[in-house]
Amino acid sequence: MNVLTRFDVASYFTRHMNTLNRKQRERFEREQRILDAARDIINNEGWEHLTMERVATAIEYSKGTVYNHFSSKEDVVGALSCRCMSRMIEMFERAANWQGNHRERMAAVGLAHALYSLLFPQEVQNMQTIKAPGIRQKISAEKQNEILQLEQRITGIVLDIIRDAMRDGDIPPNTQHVPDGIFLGLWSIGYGSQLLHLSDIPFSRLGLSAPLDMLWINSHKLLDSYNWRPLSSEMDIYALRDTLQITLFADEINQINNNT
Amino acid sequence: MNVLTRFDVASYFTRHMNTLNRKQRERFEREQRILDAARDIINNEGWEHLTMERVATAIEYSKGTVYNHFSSKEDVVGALSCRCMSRMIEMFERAANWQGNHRERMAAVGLAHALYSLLFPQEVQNMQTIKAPGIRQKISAEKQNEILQLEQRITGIVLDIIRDAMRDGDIPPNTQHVPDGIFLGLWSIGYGSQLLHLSDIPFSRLGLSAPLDMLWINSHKLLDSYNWRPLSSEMDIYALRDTLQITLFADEINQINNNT
DNA sequence: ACCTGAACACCGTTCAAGT
DNA sequence: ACCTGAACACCGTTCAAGT
Repeated sequence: MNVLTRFDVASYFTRHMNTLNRKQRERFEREQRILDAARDIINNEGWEHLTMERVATAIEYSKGTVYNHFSSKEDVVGALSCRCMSRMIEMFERAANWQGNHRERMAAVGLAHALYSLLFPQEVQNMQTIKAPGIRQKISAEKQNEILQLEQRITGIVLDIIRDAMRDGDIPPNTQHVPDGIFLGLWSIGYGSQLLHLSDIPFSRLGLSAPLDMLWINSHKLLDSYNWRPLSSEMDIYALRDTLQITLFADEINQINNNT
Repeated sequence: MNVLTRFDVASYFTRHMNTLNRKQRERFEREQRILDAARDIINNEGWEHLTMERVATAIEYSKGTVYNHFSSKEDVVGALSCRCMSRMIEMFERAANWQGNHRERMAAVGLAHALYSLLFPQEVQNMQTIKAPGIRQKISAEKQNEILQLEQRITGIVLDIIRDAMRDGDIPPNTQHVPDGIFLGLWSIGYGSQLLHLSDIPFSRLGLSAPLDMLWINSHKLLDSYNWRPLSSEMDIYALRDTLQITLFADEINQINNNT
């Protein structure tokens, strides 16, 4: 958990800290402490035990000071989501830069997505929470904008890979519903699998596999349906997964194993 | 909306009302009025404006009486979900009884799922809400059990169709990951599409199709990947959808059109 | 300029008193 | 046996007062 914390803040650090003066830096650091406190309360005791009073106590300031940083409780959760989405983008970019064919790059992004939900299960819940109507509008306009931009960067990474594959002929020309169909197919199957994974539906008791186990094979079946070369019959998708896990996501795998 | 209300309660009515005495019937009817009031508040003003006080006022009783029926606010939402899941099961059964080949029956269930989320968008949100940890445990044990049983009936309908297809050779024998893979693939893609549809992500502004538009084609592509005959190249999936909409779901289509 | 915490508003839940 | 609503607990949010 400590390893995770350092990692998490690190991406923000390099992006923001160097360009700020002392005042701004102190403010930024306290903001991170607020978010760390909120995250710990949510992770250890659940979302329903998160109160502004407890956050204030944890950072040894008063409630008023927390409100000096965030406009509402929802704003805190929104900021938490932004921080985690930054980490997700970092993982996606690492995947997209994989030196293999475009289908492998796409698979790497899918793997990043699955690993992300294993690393931050609570965060996926939070993202879902802030999407609920009536919650979202309590997030400051500034932060809503930041969320939107992060979402756009994420979709951009995926769409770029699909367009690369079209350009290089890995997907047959004149294929219908591209890039839309592939993009939404992969997104919905990944997103749905994550949420099913987090639900308390007793899959094994129903004689079913775990949703995340089937995600890998079903994503590849979908890509096969669009004739994205090489087809899964022309490659070893499990060997690919092993390679990607070792080469790109060794740190994440370690952390997932440590958490359980 | 009135049509919807009558329909909604009708399935409960036929199942429960006939076997109850006057006292129980009055109690059941008031419970329905509570749920109607809660549903209207959520639909018209959003989940965050739902308070026990307002529900009590709407049915012209006091808060104490509402608590006589439901153990908590979450319990009310849980009951609302049960009522809507009953309607979903009714739609699924209608679809599963379609007099066509198994792949068409499966497609009909998928269509039922998509129509359900268009009919009850708020309800899909509620289902998501009560899955959040800390909410679920506030629902009475009795109702949690009912939710579990309804979920099992839903999975049962779908798994039965897949098993029928295996038995009759529509899916090649010795296909890997059946029924698991097909089941989880369809569920995650349907579930994920629904939630993306309900999110406020501006798909059209990102140059993308609507998630529910791509759901139909991507579901069929997934079934193609499992070689479930007839393949979509051997049939007209859009003609099938039109037929199903007219034959099985004319009422639902009407209501969806009236709502918008 | 920044921080504090009392005060306010709101709402879920309970239960003694009423019918 | 059932219903009521005052009372309590809790928590998000504000802001006058303090440093």
